[in-house]
Amino acid sequence: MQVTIREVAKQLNLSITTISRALDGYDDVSEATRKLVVKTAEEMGYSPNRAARQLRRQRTDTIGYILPSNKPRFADPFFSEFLSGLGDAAASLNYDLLISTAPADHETEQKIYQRWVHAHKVDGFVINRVRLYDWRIQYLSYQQVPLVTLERSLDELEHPSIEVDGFNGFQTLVTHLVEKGFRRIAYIGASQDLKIQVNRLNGYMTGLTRAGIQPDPALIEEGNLTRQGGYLAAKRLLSLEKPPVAIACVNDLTAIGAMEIAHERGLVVGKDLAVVGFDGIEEAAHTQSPLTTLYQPLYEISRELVQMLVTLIVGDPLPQAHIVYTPQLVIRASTGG
Amino acid sequence: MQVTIREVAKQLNLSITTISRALDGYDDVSEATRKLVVKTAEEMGYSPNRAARQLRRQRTDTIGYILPSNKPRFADPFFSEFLSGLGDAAASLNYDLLISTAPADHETEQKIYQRWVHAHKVDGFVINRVRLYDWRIQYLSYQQVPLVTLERSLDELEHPSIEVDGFNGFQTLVTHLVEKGFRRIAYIGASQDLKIQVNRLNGYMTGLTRAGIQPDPALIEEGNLTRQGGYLAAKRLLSLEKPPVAIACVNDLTAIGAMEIAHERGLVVGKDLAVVGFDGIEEAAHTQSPLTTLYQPLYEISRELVQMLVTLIVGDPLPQAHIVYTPQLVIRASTGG
DNA sequence: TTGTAGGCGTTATCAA
DNA sequence: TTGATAACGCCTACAA
Repeated sequence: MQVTIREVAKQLNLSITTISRALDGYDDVSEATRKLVVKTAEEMGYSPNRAARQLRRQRTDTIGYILPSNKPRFADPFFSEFLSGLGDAAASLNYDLLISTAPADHETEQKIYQRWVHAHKVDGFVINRVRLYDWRIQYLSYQQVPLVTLERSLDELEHPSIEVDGFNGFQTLVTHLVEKGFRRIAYIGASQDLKIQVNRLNGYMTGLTRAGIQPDPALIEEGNLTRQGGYLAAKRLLSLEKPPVAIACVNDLTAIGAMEIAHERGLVVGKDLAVVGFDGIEEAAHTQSPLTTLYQPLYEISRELVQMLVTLIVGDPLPQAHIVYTPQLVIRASTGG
Repeated sequence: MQVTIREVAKQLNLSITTISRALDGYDDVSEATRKLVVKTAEEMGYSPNRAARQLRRQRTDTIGYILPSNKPRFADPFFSEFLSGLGDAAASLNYDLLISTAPADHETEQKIYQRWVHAHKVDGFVINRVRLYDWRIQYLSYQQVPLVTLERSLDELEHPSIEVDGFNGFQTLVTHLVEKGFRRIAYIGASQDLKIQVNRLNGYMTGLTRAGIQPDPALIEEGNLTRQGGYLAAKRLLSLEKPPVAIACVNDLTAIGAMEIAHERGLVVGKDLAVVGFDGIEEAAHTQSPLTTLYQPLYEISRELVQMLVTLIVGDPLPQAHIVYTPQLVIRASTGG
């Protein structure tokens, strides 16, 4: 069994109160005893029992993240990297990271959030893939549970967040394509209720308009952020009477799927058809035609989200509650180099 | 604040004991009160406080998994899928999944295991990427902490496990390559202390021998299970005076890296150079030359590991403590179809 | 069949 | 500066 505070107290002939306060660095403990206590506790291998502490403090030192998993065989590098950042940051702040998976915007998802909130399983949540109007944000705000998000919903509820500027990003992408001589540019997006979709689509439209190109609704397709979705949407686009010469994709995975069908059709990506993505996942650098994309430092972003969340939880002031990143254009062969 | 057992008791004018026992389904509660209690508890939205329960029961209803993360930008589909299975299975058994990341076989990793064991943070561990002699297994066994593993170490310590037969798998791969007419077959493996490496290398050697081919030490390279590692190792192989005509890779990511350099060199994969992998990650079906590989149902495997672990934790008998899967050969263009 | 009461290991209040 | 002591919410001997 674990060493308890009582045993440390007995060892030193002090009260458990003193031990507790000494270890928590209160200033009403004499320096001498404090040092002694810290040393002895260390030697005895004492560390406070988590459950007891939680029960008493009504805090769990745990943050929660619920992974959207629409299909069993999901394997999205975006989430690997995101998770990795969450895990590392949490660990370094001595927090635990509690994970569950649930289909996005599904009853199951709701149940888990409610269960975790209700049972006080976590002190706060990290949320991404934000919807335009997002019940998770509404619910947690209403329940007064700390949360941070990647992207902001339109709910106008106050919470710390990080945004990656997809609107300007997509303008940049479109501008780049136009400069490379591609003008009939299609767009493959995601579900309409996703914040990133709206931002990026708007950026695409604005980019076109600013280049003097009339957006063509026939060139706007919906995918589902997966390779497969990109493949199918691109297939539809390429079967049009007047197919596009370039496709801007809401994320890299979609773009990779689009390039796949292009290759199948014998098109030379970067010449016959330009393709661009968004994310900057590692894989994008290694596709048959390396992918031009907008890079966002996801690992750093996810670490920063945790940092913000923990700051919020412990009640410290947040120097900057809203951070906006500008994604970086990485030009590769898929747009002709 | 959460509804407590006391409030439910007050509501019904019963003692908390009765509530507790009724909800836990003890048989010394009258059917009538039991039903009433269950109903009222439900209505009031009562669910037992986790910390209190843990403190009392000395259990956490949480299982732990520590993700090997050697580089910050790790994004390995193998782990996405593995994690996804762990998360789903844990959730469906009403367990939590606690995640941390640490570089494999590093001091940090040791610290986390020790901390979690010491502080009773989890009831048990899931371990994969097992080493030949694995201190994690030794340590947890010694500490009497429940664990399950994917692959078994040579430590001869008793614990439930699942194995995927890499030895026979690699024989199958080599046989397939030989049948396709490739005889000068190289191997790119992983760190020598990994169990999968030893199994798969042995399978490769045996496969060659059985085909009457003398293994050539010059054709055996070491990667690191990543695309990059595969790329570099394959580059060395292709620069040999007598380069191989086929490369068997310890996993798909390595194989994808190997194909990359092959393409760069202008080799037609499947004809000039055959490449095979192991894992069956989704990406492998979509590479420039789709990859022949050994498929293992990782999602199911990870779910099953959780199932076994929980059974072990609660002390129920395990019908089958050691399961061996045979990976399935999936033939694609990278070996000539 | 139901209720009383003690204790799991902490932290926090109050008194010494 | 230190120490007794009462919670935190739950489970479970034991008593009724």
